[in-house]
Amino acid sequence: MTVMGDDEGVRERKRRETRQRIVDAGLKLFGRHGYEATTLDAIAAEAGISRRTFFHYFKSKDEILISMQAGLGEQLSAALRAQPAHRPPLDAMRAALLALVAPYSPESLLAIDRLMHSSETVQARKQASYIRDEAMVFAALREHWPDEPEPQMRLLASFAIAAVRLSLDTLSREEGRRPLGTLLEESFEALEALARHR
Amino acid sequence: MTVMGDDEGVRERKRRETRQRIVDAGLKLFGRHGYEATTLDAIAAEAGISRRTFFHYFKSKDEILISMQAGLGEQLSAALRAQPAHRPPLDAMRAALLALVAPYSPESLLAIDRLMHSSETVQARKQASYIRDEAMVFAALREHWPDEPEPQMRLLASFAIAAVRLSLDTLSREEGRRPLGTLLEESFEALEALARHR
DNA sequence: GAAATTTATGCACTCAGTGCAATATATATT
DNA sequence: AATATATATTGCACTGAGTGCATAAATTTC
Repeated sequence: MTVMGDDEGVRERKRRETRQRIVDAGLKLFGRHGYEATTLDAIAAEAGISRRTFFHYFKSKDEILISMQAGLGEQLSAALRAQPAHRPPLDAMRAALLALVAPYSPESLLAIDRLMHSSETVQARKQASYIRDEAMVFAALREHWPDEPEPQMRLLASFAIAAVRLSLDTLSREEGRRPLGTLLEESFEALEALARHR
Repeated sequence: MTVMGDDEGVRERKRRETRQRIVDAGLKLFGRHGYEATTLDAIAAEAGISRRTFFHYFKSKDEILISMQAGLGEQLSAALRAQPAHRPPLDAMRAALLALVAPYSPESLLAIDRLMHSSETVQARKQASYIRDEAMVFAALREHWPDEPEPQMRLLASFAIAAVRLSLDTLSREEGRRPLGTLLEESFEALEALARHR
């Protein structure tokens, strides 16, 4: 007998839970022994699944970490679409980024950042995923501001992702002294100054 | 008896030649069967060395391709240092990039670009190497223009690499219709327009 | 409750990459 | 020219990531 319409079947719930157990196991072991030294066997054991099953949830070991920062593209695109279309895209981007970033705590961002730096392949994959984010943001820009010239929108998308990347870098370099929002603002000011200063 | 001071010993010459044979073998086989389907055994055989020896020349399979685009950071840094220090950095960057890019033919750039797209790992490594280039360019900027604010120089380095990346993308998308120099100019104009337009 | 789908697992396999020890080749020394 | 030393090449055995396939277990559908 089904008691309440939770609209999520047992299958979906279990799948979500297992996925989470894998992520937890991965983060725990990566944190303890480092990324490279942690084998998939160990992660599978810790998560209570077989090694083979791991690959039904993630295509590769690094995906565990990449999944942590996945969603930047989608989220930023969504935040952009929430902006009024009559605003200049650069201003809209600034607002969207600030809104997006507000909920994150520096500590959690720093912790993830540290793990990302522990392996070359992870580092590489992270950059690649930024490129995907960039493409997604570009698509959103084109859709929302179809009259703006394409090269400018490509550059804006690229700048937005670079701003996030540089701000996270600086956050990490400064060990969280200044909040991410401030660092993002700094990037926008740098952009204006750079273009004006000639 | 040594006949002429070629200043390159047999050892160095052989090493250079072997490295080149590996690259040639790799490109040939990647082009024929694709990146993933080409094993290191096949490359080693084609280059006339043992599989183990391959790893004395490259850390990994993807390095063969990455080595193709390596040097962007160094070259751009050098081109920057050749610019007069009283010029505004953005103008200097534009000149440096245009000078740097002039000698390359669209065909060779397109061919390499196609190979880079054939594998996810290669793609990822390529992006990672862009990040290293960016860091190198930033260092050169700071050295040459120590009085400019740091965030602006970080952003400029990031913009320069993004401009190269976007221009190569467009070159590939347009199948070489417009030369790389033109596309780079377009990026610089987009930057100005983007920052002004508010 | 039976049939159809989806998920979990074991097994055998390929291939990238590493450590180590032995051999071959190039350079330096006398 | 012979020898010592440094560097390059190779084979071998190993670890670990990732895939294909076939089978068993669980979930959903009817």
